[in-house]
Formats: sequence, structure tokens, C-alpha cells
Amino acid sequence: MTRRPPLHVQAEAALTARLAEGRWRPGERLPSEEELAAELGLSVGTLRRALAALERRRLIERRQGAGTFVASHTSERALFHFFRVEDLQGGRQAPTSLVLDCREASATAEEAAALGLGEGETVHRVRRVRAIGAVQPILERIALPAALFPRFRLPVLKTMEDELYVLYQREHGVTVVRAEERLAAVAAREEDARLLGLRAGTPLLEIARVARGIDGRPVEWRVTLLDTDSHRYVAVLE
Amino acid sequence: MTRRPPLHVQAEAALTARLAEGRWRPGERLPSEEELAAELGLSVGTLRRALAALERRRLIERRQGAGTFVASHTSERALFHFFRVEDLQGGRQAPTSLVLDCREASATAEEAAALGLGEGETVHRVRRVRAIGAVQPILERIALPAALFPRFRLPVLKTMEDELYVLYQREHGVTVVRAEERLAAVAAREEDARLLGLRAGTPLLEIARVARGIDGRPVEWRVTLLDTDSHRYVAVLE
DNA sequence: AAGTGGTCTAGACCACCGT
DNA sequence: CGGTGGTCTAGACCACTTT
Repeated sequence: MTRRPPLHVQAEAALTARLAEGRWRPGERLPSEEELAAELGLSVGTLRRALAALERRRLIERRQGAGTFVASHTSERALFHFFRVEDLQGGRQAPTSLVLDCREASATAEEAAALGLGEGETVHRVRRVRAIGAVQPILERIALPAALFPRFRLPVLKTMEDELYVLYQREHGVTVVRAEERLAAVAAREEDARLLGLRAGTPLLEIARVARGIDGRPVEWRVTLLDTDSHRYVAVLE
Repeated sequence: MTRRPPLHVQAEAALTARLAEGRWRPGERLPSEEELAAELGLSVGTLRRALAALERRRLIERRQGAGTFVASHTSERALFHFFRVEDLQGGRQAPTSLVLDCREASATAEEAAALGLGEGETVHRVRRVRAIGAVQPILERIALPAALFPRFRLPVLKTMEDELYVLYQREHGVTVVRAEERLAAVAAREEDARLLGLRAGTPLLEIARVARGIDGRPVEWRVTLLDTDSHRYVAVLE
């Protein structure tokens, strides 16, 4: 016999579900603590515990005197949380992007596996290079399930809004809250080297990412190549 | 005028200081909530809030019915928290180590900078290779401030207790609670390639780590080379 | 049975934001 | 000023571990 989870856990799950279904829009204010507590049949103290957990998971933001708000992806958050690249001095700077292509295709086995799709389902495939200051150390290949992004398109060959997660949320209602990355060192292939202005065979850092939405399902597959002559990938373990 | 921090924050800081100074040993039980609250002049509720924060920072562990304990580095924790290497299928296995050398030396500029020492201060320098299953994909160079590890030594050329953080804590009273890593892709140098059984020039993942103690000061500088033919470095962003 | 941490509530008071 | 979240307290009751 498995025990009933505590009320604050149930409340957290119930609120997570409401956020995932889009009950409130990003940036919108939630009802006050007192109202939510009454609605869920809890004391304010117990509800506050659930809200604190949601805040730690960055699904909501709380501002004293103003209210509780659905977290919205700002460039700042995306920059500091989902972009883990620094220069050699530890400095951080927002990159700018140049989109090379953006088209529909049917998923390769690798893409399908990463995104939890059937092989051959439709994906949007994007390729772009990203510049930081005077150098251009990043090449990315991105795949998105067409089912989640029905009207997705990006103008090609133009420097674009760089932070795609802001765009996913604003234009497609997809909020990325978590990602897993697997890193390897690889030798630059002919074509990649050309796009980055390097010699073929140069060691590059390959970052393979699965990004997930509020409900935990994969929403993006991204493979980044980083030239570590000028930059580093940073991680904090705690 | 800057405001007084809330009591639960003050309590957290006070308890952190006690843990850092070694008031209780790793694994030892702390006084009960009621005793601690009385001692610090707080209500139990406020004290519990401070303890919950310390538990999230993994400085303590709480067991219902048994008490609150100083967190102690188990191999399991070190393996899952400070060892971010998986095989290509996502499997995790504890590595075994072969120590190549372990001697005292005076810190290089790089070591001194990373550890916050004056150049020329004494460090212990360790070099080892680590095997996982049938392969041997890891080469590590480690530097420790001699001031923090006065009696440090490791037998050379013998497979040793692999998880050094368990040893740091048990034998030297140094608890690692946080680390920052900077990753790059490099071409294997002649000597490193020989030790890993690879050709010179093979792309390797270089992981440069600064590990910190409870008080936040650097206690270890470690550069790991990982052969990503058989393994990956993993990170979770959330 | 005694002692520990975990849950949940109710309420007072404070700090802050917006109008 | 009213309404919001933040802090702090006090106490009842529960679940679990240990002796």
C-alpha cells in the first residue's frame, strides 16, 4: 500500500498541471495566496509551501506587494541559465545569430529517438552560426517536432532574435524548463570547419541537448559545436 | 541603510559557520530541533526553515524519527554528484584508479591562481588514470594546497580508493560541497596520448575544476582529460 | 514508550507595490 | 490606502526510529 502524498505535494502537482495546460499565460498574475488556498481547500501556509517549490523550479516568480506571476523567458534568463558559454576570462556576452537554413524534414532515427517521435515524423530543422563579439565560435543544428510547432518558420540568412526559447514561448506556447546535455570532443568535419572558419580536424566541443517542457516531454533536440580556442563551456556542481 | 537579514537566514549562516569549523563531525547527529531552536532563541518553525535550506545545500541530512546529521561523503554521492561521466548508453559505473605519481611541488602560476595561493606555495600534485569497465578513458592531474592537507600522501602505482572526496573528508577534515568546471576540446599531447593508449592529436574533452569547501574557499584544482570515444560528460540544466 | 522529524493549521505583524 | 507576499510564532497531530 502506497501512502497518500502530503497536501503540499499534491498542491504543487495540481498547480504544475494548470501551468502546463496554459491556464495562465507567461507573465500573467496568479490569484492571491488566499484565493488559491481557498480554491484548493488548504491553509495559506500549506499553499505557500507549494508555491515556494514552484518558484525554486522557476515556473513562477513572486514579488512582494505585487503578486505571483507565471515565469516568462527573458533573454537574461535564457542567457544565464541555458547558455553556458564564457570567454577565457570568464566573461559572458549575448551571442547574435545567423540562420543558414530552416526547413521541414522527416526525422532521422537520432532525432526521433531524442524527441520521442516515430521515425519519419515531421520536424523543423534549423542550422545557424552564432557570433560572440568579434568571433564566431558556434554552429548549431536544431530539430523541433512539427506537431508542437505547427506554424514554425525563421527567415534565413538574417541576424535574428537570438534566444529561441523566448520565441518558443511567445509564439508557440512552448516553455522550456529543463534540458539535459551530453558533451564530447570531436574533430571538425570538412563542412563544419568551413562554416566556422577553421581547419578540418580542429578539436571542437560537441554539446547534444534535449530540452523539455513543463510536463517533462522533449520539445527540442539541439547539437551545438563550440570552438574552444576562444570560449569555454561552464558547469557548476553543487 | 541595509536591512537586517531575516532570522531564518541568520540561523542558516550561523549553522553553516558551525559546520565549517567542524563543531560536529561528518555523520554525527546534531541536537534536536527543539534544542537548537532554544539555543538560537528561535521558534521551531523558523529553525526548521534554516535546516531545510541546509538540507537543500546537502550540508546536512534529516531522517524522520532518527535526527539531523552532518552530511558525509559516501562513494555513492561522489559518484552521482561529482562524477559526471556516462557511457554511450547513459550507464553509470564507478571507475577505478591507478595513481601515477604523488609528490610535493611549488605551485605553478595556474595552480596558484585557481587555488587562491601565492605563487610558489607548496601543493601536492597527483596524476592518475581511471578505468571504467574494460576501457581507461580518463587522465587526471590534481593539485591540493599543502596547508589544507598537511599529511597528504597516496601510494603510487596501486589501484586506490577511487573517490578522493571521501578521503579528503575522512582523513583531512575537508568537505567538498561545490565545484565549478570549465570545459574545452583539445588535441591529445604526446604523453597524454601514450598514457591513454591513443594517437597524439586525438580530440579529448578537458575538464578544469575548482572544488570548494563549506566556507567557499578553493580546496582542489583538477584537470581531467576524457576520451569521448567511449564516454560522455553529462550536465542537467534546470 | 520516548524522542525525533514531517505535516498542517491559524493568526499576528511587517515590507512592499500599486493606485 | 488596500492588497499583496514575507516573516515569525505556537501548537496539534502524524510517521518514523530507536530502545
